[in-house]
Amino acid sequence: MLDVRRLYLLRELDRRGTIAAVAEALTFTASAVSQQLGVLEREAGVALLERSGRRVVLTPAGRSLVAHADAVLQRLELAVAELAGARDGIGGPLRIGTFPSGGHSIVPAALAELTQRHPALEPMVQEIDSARVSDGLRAGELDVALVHDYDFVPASPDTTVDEVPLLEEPMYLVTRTAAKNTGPSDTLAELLGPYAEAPWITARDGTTGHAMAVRACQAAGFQPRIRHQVNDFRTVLALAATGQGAGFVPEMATAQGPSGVVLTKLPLFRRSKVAFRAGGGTHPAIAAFVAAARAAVSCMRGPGPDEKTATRQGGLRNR
Amino acid sequence: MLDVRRLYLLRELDRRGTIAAVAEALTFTASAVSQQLGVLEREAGVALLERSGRRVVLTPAGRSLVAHADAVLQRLELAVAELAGARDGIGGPLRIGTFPSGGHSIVPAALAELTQRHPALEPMVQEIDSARVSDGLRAGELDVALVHDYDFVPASPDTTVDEVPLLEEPMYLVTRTAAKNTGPSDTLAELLGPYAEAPWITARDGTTGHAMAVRACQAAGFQPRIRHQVNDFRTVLALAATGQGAGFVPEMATAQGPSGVVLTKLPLFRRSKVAFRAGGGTHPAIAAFVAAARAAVSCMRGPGPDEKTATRQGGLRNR
DNA sequence: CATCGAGCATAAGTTCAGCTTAGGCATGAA
DNA sequence: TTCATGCCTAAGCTGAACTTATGCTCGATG
Repeated sequence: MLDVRRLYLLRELDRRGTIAAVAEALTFTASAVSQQLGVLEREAGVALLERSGRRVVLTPAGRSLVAHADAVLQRLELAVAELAGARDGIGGPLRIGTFPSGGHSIVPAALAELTQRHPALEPMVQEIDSARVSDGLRAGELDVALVHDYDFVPASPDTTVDEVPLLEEPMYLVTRTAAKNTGPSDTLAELLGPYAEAPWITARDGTTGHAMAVRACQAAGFQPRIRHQVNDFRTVLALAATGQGAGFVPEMATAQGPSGVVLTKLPLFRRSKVAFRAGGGTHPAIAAFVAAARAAVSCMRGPGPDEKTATRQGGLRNR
Repeated sequence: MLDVRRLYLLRELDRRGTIAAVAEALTFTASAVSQQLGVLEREAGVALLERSGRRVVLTPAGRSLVAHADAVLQRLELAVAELAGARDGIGGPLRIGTFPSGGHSIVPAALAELTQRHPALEPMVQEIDSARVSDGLRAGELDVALVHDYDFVPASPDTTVDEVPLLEEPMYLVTRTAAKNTGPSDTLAELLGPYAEAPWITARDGTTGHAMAVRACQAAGFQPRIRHQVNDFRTVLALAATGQGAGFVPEMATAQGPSGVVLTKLPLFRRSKVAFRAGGGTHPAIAAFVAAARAAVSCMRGPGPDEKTATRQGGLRNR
């Protein structure tokens, strides 16, 4: 019988690229990972990886074995979720990952709801970039995470992670001065065009927010000159207010904005989602977190829980 | 992550009933099995088994975990099959189980074909009662097996074993004297009724052949008085020829019959199948065995491989 | 080109999970 | 009652899987 622990290592190798990275992620030595993969390969009777320069890459047989590993591990996750459901009550630690702007908006409200309803639950929040969430979930460092993606930056399909949508909100252009008056039906190119030569404020390099900014500007027909790289939207607003450049913020961040900035709604959306290991959606603690996050989003959209009111007031599209 | 080895033990416990039986089947001590199941239960956080007298029975949570174990192990079997397919050539040991009458008819022909086509394959044949095949496959003592079931004795559905049909053949009533002349459309009750008071020759108690005989007679309206219990159909024919009673044989056995017996075709069928671990159907050695068994069956039906001829000559229904 | 760091593999030593042995208790049959 | 069966726990032992140490190759860099 194939050892699932070794299949797990092979899957991590496929995702992370090098044995050293797998070892670091799982707090092993590279030697241990190499040895275990060697045993797996011997058991398999087929070459699963081959050296390529100073790295290793998976053979076709190795990649197809990873697909089986995905299926097996997903089913195990389902079993774990069912066992957790069979236990009476929801409790124990719940490791929650969040992108920064989720951290001070959705998460606190969700946690208040969550801990009140399930006092035995011990939520542990950890800020993490969306791009690293998948790794964190697979490695067990996280159980659930708030993630987002943007138009122009599609989330890469990942069979090891399931997601449920939470919120879709428009992005806003932040500037100090208004461009010439525009109607509500303007295109992205028309809205961003006036700032083609302006300095830009984007999220830090390597993040999805950064990629979104660059590609939105490219779609508008220019390459942005990026001057500032900050992830915190309040800082983006503050920098824009002092004339340091133009930037993007999601609608969620517009409420806290300083005076002196002009906000222009863009035909460009950010989708927030809750992610968890594939198969884990039925885990009671995760289901409870999803419910609490949904409730938190509903509250944020307006004073009342009424969906129509909220939609009118906030303009957020609930999904 | 749940340990699949422990899930495997839980599944065996579900199938075999006692920890001692699991230990014996897997050549462990009962202590080892008990300890591992204890660890699994602790990890699960839910009671998986509870003592009932001096045995243990699975709780609902335990049984649902077994369902997950089935799914996981099936997927692992699929992975193994795919790896075997990725290796070049078919070789190595292949443990074949067979019911006795398959052993001297289908199996030799199939093996001749198989070893000629795949010289590196080392087939190992083992006679085994169909009722124990499932255990043997799961424990890895067998890779593939010839099994059969009868009308009135439906094979219990088993998610851990896949089967492909091989042959469906009518059963014959064996007697020394013919009953009053009957037409070809007679019912089972009319055909068996004349022998309600006769002594019967059946397969040994506890086998599917025995159950088939009893239930067929019951369906015909009487309880058979069983005098002889032998599994070998040639012996059944020989006993019937000496007037020791009436019995059942499959069509396959009628060719070798001694003179002095009357064979009456019954509206009662035996289905021969090839069984293997769920998910293992794509394993090249198993696929090759299935193909060889099919070929052997085709040959047996007549001198030519032509299906129509064979059907006319032998009356076997190919499926 | 020489040098250096990154990445993987192997050898050897170490540790702990998981096995066996031993023994005890409860159950149910003789 | 006595005995066999089945399960559990304690204690000791062994090997699988880890770490440490080392070497080798590749590719970047001055």
